[in-house]
Amino acid sequence: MFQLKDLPDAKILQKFADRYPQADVDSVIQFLNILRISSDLSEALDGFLAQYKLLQGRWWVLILLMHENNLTSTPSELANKAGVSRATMTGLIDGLEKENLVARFDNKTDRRKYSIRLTQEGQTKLDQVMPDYYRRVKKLMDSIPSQQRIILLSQMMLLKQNSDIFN
Amino acid sequence: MFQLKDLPDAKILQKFADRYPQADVDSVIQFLNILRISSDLSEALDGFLAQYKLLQGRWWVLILLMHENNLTSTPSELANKAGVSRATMTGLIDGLEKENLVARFDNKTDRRKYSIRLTQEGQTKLDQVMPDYYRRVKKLMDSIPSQQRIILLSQMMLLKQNSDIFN
DNA sequence: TTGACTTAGTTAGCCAGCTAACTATAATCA
DNA sequence: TGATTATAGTTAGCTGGCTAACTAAGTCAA
Repeated sequence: MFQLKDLPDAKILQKFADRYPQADVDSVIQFLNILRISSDLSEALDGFLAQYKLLQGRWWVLILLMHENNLTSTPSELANKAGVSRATMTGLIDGLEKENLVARFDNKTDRRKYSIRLTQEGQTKLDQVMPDYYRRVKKLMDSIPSQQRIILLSQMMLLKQNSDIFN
Repeated sequence: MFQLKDLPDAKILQKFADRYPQADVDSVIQFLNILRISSDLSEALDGFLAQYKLLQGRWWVLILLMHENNLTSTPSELANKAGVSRATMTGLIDGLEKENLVARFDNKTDRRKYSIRLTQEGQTKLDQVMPDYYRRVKKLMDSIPSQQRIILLSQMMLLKQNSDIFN
């Protein structure tokens, strides 16, 4: 929902502020813009991956598998590392398996588990997308001077540390 | 998928950099962290709204309706303002209608349309959540000094302006 | 006025997140 | 050993994004 085309402008926020005097218009605008711009960036990344017929969720799984020395992991492990539920990971793996980018193998030491391995096709896909991805991320981030990027990060970290304000 | 629990650390990124020499480790870490932290903030907002039995998507629709002078709009108009497809808006309105937070009315001048109106219950819900929401957003944003917040925003805007790098 | 086009809304089906409930298997402890 | 508990994976059903295809209704131009 943070594809909000038009964030509420100051005028409408003022109307809300009349009913809700707690409202600090500036902070709300800044907060919404941060979420909105990040959502835009994520959407741009989606579009980029789509050029390679990849989706963000599945792409991460491929990357996580490439992290492994033998290109192999298990659904739970991948779910943990990706920070998604095991149920979600089942779906992601199903999709990747259909496209032959990963393969399932029985795990002989623990029959509850499956091994998930990056296929040659999966590796080839990564070899196609990653150089282009890195090139573009660098170009994007270079639009902010290096020192300011560090400050930007530290300010975002500040927000993260205070995100328990919503609890 | 940007709930990534552990962003790839410098060591793993270095492994990737060996295979993909285009990789600029710093820029990738910064890029991923921005997306990740925003995702965390959005999740925190979700959790906050859940305390009021609201979901982000539906909550925005209520707010958009309250923007209207007569608390009334149409699905297409709401879809445009929220930046989602008409199909998605149908689903959001269905959910809100089930909870009696909005109501559908026939539109007499154009029989293709429906009027969607914020109910008294919907207004009451907003009156419960919004003061708390504004209070917390202010508290969150106040964790960054006012001047730096402006810089933060302008840097995010810079990224947004350059997001076509992914096209 | 009629035919073509446009617009409004819904439905179906895909992707990706979630929780809850389930089965199978492994581990632990009494 | 046997019962309990924990873990792995899947499934079902919810939310909320999307596109494509469809119906109904309005618009407009020949």
